[in-house]
Amino acid sequence: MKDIARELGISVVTVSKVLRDHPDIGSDTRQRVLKRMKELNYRPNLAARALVTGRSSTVGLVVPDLVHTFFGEIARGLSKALRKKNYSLLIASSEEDPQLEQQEIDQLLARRVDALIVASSQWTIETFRHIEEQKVPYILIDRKFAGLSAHFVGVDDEAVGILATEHLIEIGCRNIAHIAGPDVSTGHGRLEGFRQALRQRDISIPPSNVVVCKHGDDSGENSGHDAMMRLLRHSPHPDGVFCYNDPVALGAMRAILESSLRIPGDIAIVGCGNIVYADSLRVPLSSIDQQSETIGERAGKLALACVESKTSVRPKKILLQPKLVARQSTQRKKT
Amino acid sequence: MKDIARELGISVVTVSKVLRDHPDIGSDTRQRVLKRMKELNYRPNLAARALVTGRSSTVGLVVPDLVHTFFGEIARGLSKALRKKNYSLLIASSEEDPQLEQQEIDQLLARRVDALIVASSQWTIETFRHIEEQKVPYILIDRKFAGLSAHFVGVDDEAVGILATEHLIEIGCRNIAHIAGPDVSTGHGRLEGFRQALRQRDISIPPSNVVVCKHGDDSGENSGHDAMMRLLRHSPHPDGVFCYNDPVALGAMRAILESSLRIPGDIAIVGCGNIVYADSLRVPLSSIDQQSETIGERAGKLALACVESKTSVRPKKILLQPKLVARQSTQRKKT
DNA sequence: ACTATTGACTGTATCGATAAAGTAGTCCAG
DNA sequence: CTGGACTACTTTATCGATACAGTCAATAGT
Repeated sequence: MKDIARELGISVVTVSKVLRDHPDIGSDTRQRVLKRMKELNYRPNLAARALVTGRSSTVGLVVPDLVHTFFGEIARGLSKALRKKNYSLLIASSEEDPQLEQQEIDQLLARRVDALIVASSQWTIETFRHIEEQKVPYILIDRKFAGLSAHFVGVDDEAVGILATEHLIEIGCRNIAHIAGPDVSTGHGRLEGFRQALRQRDISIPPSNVVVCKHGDDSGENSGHDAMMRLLRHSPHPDGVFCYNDPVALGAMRAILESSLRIPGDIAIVGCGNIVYADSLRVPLSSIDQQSETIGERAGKLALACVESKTSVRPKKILLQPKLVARQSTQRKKT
Repeated sequence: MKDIARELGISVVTVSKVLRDHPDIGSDTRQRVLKRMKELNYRPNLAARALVTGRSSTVGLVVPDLVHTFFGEIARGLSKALRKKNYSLLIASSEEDPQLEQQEIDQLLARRVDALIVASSQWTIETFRHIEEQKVPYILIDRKFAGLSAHFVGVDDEAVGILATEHLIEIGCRNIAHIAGPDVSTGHGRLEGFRQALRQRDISIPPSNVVVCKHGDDSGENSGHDAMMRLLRHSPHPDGVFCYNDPVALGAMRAILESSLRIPGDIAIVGCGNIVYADSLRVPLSSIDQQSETIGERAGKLALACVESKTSVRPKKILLQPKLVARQSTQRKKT
């Protein structure tokens, strides 16, 4: 590779400049160099470049669960955005474990990623102070943190709650329940939206109609099942349930069917996330679409923007609007 | 960081050695260095290390589709295996496009990944020759190539076909059909297994009972639907169908239900992949489990083994045994 | 007592690029 | 014909580590 320089009787710097389309190169020389590069199938060593430029052309993504299609879609959108600029994607999974997440983030920082995109399962904001110290721009997705003025891309969770709840009201449910998610922003927002929608329509429900299920994404199905069983213990049972997310909704539906109740006849269900398979389920699941792929794409663009601009970008919150996708699990005549 | 050396009045080399647990360091010095590292929150620059050692502690993974949970599970297993050794995972998605795959692989090679793990959607083996030239060890997963003596980790596809088909036979199906996958090793193997199982039981079927659907993972659902419609045109329609994979099976089931036929009453269905949601489907889907997470884990271990050993490892084929998971879509009394 | 061996370090070159500053020619204006 | 502005290169220093080959003192062996 310095071979190229030697062979053509020019300096390595000249070769390097050709590589980067630097202006001050004669078109004659440029052609010769390019030709030889092709022949030798030469690729620049990005580690060396990263060392001297201080930038790795790499973005890190940390998610709690690689298997949940929600994050798969985000990764796809992100990867699409990065590909255009020849950035690569380092992915790490935290398995919903804050400790592990911390560790993975450190690892990514040591690799000098140019930006970090995190769907955090953290409880504190300490980790993020840590990132800030390293001056690496980072973007939160899906879950945000109060008191942290950071970039954020995600869906408007309150709107999610409102949308879902109003839908249940519209199809005639009056004894509405909510299986709430874990104690993070998405959980809070959706619960808040739920409450707000009920207030607005002057519908009141017993406090026991809100149950919390601990594990959101990971083993959502099981905890959704448990939570629904708790709801069913009360009589009369709810006639409509808004579930924190789709895996939870799956569990809830299983609990309902096992109890010989019908969906949506006895109980209507709305989930959130609009998983790919929603259409093919035992009862096709009405769900709130979070535009996951768009989240990834926007986050990617934002990350690149942060990297390009020398000056640190003012924290930006991108709130995407959720959309209701009604399917059979809420298909019911109005009462 | 050379600051550390200066402050403590020792050479950078010594510091570097502490970093890597090199033996010839006094325990006294080691303690002092470690202490100072903690205080400064120092992290070595991995780009620099990669440059001089020629190893990046990074493994590349190329998959056709990030959203398909099959690959999500592989990524999880892989990530688990790599984490132990502090390797990181660069993921690229080829979106089922051979051209794009080629490009992404080049990108990963330029980044000097220590090993490459590929679930290829390639038609030719040219790309792999290319990788070999760079002397980067690579491991094929899921899909293999005839005439390429490379490492491979995946399920025994013939066994998959046999397992699925015998199951259909056992529950009483006689007019069995197969919706075959694309023209890659997984498709061939499963078809071959299908044929073999039928031969062994002396069951013969009309050639029209094997239909091919082009897109496997990507838009499997739609092409599965199309394929099933083609099967239904013949009379009598098949009484059992083995589908290339689960997305295809979902499409097929939709086609069947739309035609007012029952599953498994009129037609039994077996898929392959055992997707996470198989249990919650309209008709819970019997499927062949491919042990995807194990695939990822084994591939990861193998990759690390290749990297560690200086001498190139003899190509290894790891064939995992598939397992049948019977659910409602094949629950039927024997005839 | 004198060479060997070991332990704990240090010095220097190098990995493969890029940044910044310098050096020739060339070309034209005044 | 002289000096500034270009163009097309080249030189040198550097990024942050690691590899390799010493150095030097202390202990050990015979």
